[in-house]
Amino acid sequence: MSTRSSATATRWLTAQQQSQWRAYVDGAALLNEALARQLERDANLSLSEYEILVRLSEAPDRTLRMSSLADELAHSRSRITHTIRRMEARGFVERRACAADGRGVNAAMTAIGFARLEAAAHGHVEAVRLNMIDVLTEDQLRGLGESMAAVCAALRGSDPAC
Amino acid sequence: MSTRSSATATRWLTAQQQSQWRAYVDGAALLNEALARQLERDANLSLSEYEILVRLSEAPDRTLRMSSLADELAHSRSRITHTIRRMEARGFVERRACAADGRGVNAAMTAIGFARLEAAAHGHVEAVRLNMIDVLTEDQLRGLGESMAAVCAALRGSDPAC
DNA sequence: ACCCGGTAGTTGATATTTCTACTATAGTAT
DNA sequence: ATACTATAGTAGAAATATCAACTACCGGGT
Repeated sequence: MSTRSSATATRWLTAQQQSQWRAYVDGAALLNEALARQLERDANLSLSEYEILVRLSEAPDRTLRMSSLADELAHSRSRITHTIRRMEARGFVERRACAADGRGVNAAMTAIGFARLEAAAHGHVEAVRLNMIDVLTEDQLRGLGESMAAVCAALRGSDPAC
Repeated sequence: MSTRSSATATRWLTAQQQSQWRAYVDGAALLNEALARQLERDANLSLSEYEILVRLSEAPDRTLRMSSLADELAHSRSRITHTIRRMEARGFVERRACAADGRGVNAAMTAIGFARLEAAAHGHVEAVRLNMIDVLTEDQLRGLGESMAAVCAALRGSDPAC
């Protein structure tokens, strides 16, 4: 609270920081756009549906709690509810009551969902390579990974209102 | 075309590349979420409205063509049309016919829009610092900027300047 | 046992984005 | 000048995301 409503003068970014930040913002937007378009076109999946399928495929029993999905993807719970409902209608996932917690709902990937993910993965990975992995040197990619991991840690560590 | 529909076996990412890519995806999602929430809460602006205001504020005469906005932000033209219409209704921008091109429409920032941007900027920059700039070393930030500039260039068709 | 604040998830209304089709102008070739 | 194709922008419908209640359950305290 004190941080965000502090009345101190704005510490503007230096010209260099601005251009670095801008490179990030622009690159992230372009990349997102490109990956979303590729998936939509080649696999008829939205990027968030794809990401849900990926997380489920990695989970034990290919099953995750709704709230885990929401947390992992930084989506609202409401959004996960709606998205999972649509994906269930398409046969990609099933909802199951959670044995351990009466409030909980598990989303479980179906065979159809897994097949759909497998069908989509090749093109997605190619797009990721084409637009990021192969564009960077090994060092650059390592640096990017470390930096973004630090950003993650900062954001996951202190949630008091961003 | 040949790239995306090639029938060759998928060149999967190595475990390291996967975790680097995942760090990027997660960090970008968290960051986006945090910045959007901060702006919405403290300035009643969506992140895309804010970005439109920033681009306009930097443009000569604080005016940009609709399509320039769309290209710069990697948004669809339709999206820009709708967003600008809403922003016009709030008094942040005005639409003007483009003298040079009879098809064109200019979006010009109003004094109200500029004031709103100024009011929002402090909190936004603080959030950017808190969650990225100050989290990284100078070297890390430089590397990130260079890498993302390369990603931009690749996506914009080898145009070096994003 | 009962209360109570907190968490999990859903729902429906509202807002935004995407998709598709459409109009109008520009630029080019004939 | 006429056609043709490409570009700029818009409009409305459909899809998706956000927001604000709301129900149900958990867990701890009394």
